[in-house]
Amino acid sequence: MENKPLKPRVQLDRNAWVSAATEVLAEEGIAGLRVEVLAKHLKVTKGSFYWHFQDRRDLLLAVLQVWKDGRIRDIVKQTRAQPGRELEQIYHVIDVYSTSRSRRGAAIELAVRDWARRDADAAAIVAEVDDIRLRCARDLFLACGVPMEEASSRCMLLYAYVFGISLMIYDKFDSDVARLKRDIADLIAQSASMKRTATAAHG
Amino acid sequence: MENKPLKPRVQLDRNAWVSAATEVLAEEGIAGLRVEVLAKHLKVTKGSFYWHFQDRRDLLLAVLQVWKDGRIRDIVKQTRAQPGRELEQIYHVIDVYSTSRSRRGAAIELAVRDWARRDADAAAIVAEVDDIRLRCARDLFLACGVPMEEASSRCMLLYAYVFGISLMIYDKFDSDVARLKRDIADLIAQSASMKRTATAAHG
DNA sequence: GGATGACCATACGGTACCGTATGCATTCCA
DNA sequence: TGGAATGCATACGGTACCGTATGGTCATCC
Repeated sequence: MENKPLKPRVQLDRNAWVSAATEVLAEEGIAGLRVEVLAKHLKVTKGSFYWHFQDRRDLLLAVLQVWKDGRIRDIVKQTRAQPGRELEQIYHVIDVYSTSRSRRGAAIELAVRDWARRDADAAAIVAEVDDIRLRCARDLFLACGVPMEEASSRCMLLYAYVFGISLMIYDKFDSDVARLKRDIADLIAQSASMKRTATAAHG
Repeated sequence: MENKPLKPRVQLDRNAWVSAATEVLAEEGIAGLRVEVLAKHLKVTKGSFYWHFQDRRDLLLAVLQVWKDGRIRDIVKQTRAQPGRELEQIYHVIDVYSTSRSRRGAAIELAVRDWARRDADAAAIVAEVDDIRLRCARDLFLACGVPMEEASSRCMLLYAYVFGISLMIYDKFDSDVARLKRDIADLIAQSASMKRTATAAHG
């Protein structure tokens, strides 16, 4: 018998709990995120939970913090465009934040925002994330030559659209959803003040 | 002493419960809509509740039904335009469905849609309401001379925007929110295919 | 004016949670 | 190698619910 552990006895740390909590949050919402449910999910008892966390709120704040950091990292990454290809990047942002692209991400987004409606801490985090996202997206429009006020309007419309569309159920309305979404992306992204090139649209 | 009742002994009916339930739904979400909480809210015990309703789900379905009927009546009313003033009416729809206009209505809207993410019955109701709303709004665009596919895109963008904006927290982003919202309304409503008149915009 | 039914209070058993206390096993380290 | 410390299980008291059972209190109508 070597000292190599056959059964590694995987111990849980806060990160494991936060990950599992985020998963439950996406599926059940903040109200369904309960300590004992989570423990069962991780195949341990809540004795473990209260070793790693002071109480339920301690976990929730950790979930918020991790979510915030991830969203900020992501938006900075998604809006970093090569010079001259900013319009392409705008279409990219619309696409990646669209529901179909990341069902899980959208579910978490909605759960956090629903949570923020009744919790000041969550609201503060959402406000921070929104502000950063809006500024990043606005910079893309500004780089495309769109004037400041229009850039503000369009980036706000962009995010309201991607969040709003994930709230709607529109199966019966239009048969060609792909075309619909392309056209909407054009409405959001294309400005008269842009110097358009042949390859810029539908990047 | 006449037979005029001094203490009218206001009896509750299903409608009273549904109204109170809708109020709680707006404030606490579907998870906070509990029978005993509601009873305390109405200053009775749950003995009363189980007289009027089979169980909690019975109430929830009634809330859904009342919500649906109200939303359908409302959208039909809000999109009925005098001939030649359809563009005005589009701006009107954007305005009345905007959060600031009806904070309570938006709260219910979000609560129902959050509910619909995990409940098939709620999802079916939302799907119905969305379909009717989209068609009503599309008709307005069509009446403005906008071609079918663009009308579909714009009305979808319209609703995604009004729902999405109520999810965002953008206080810090722009100081002149009124201008921002006006400009966004223009982006949604104004099409190149419209024959614009001097008074049409910002009706 | 007594019976009936509508409406509600009270009391109960059961479940699903929260958070604490405490015990037990494993690992780390002097 | 024998404590500490770590990580988790078990057991407990307490709360907030759900739904049922049953009884009480009015108005109403013969």
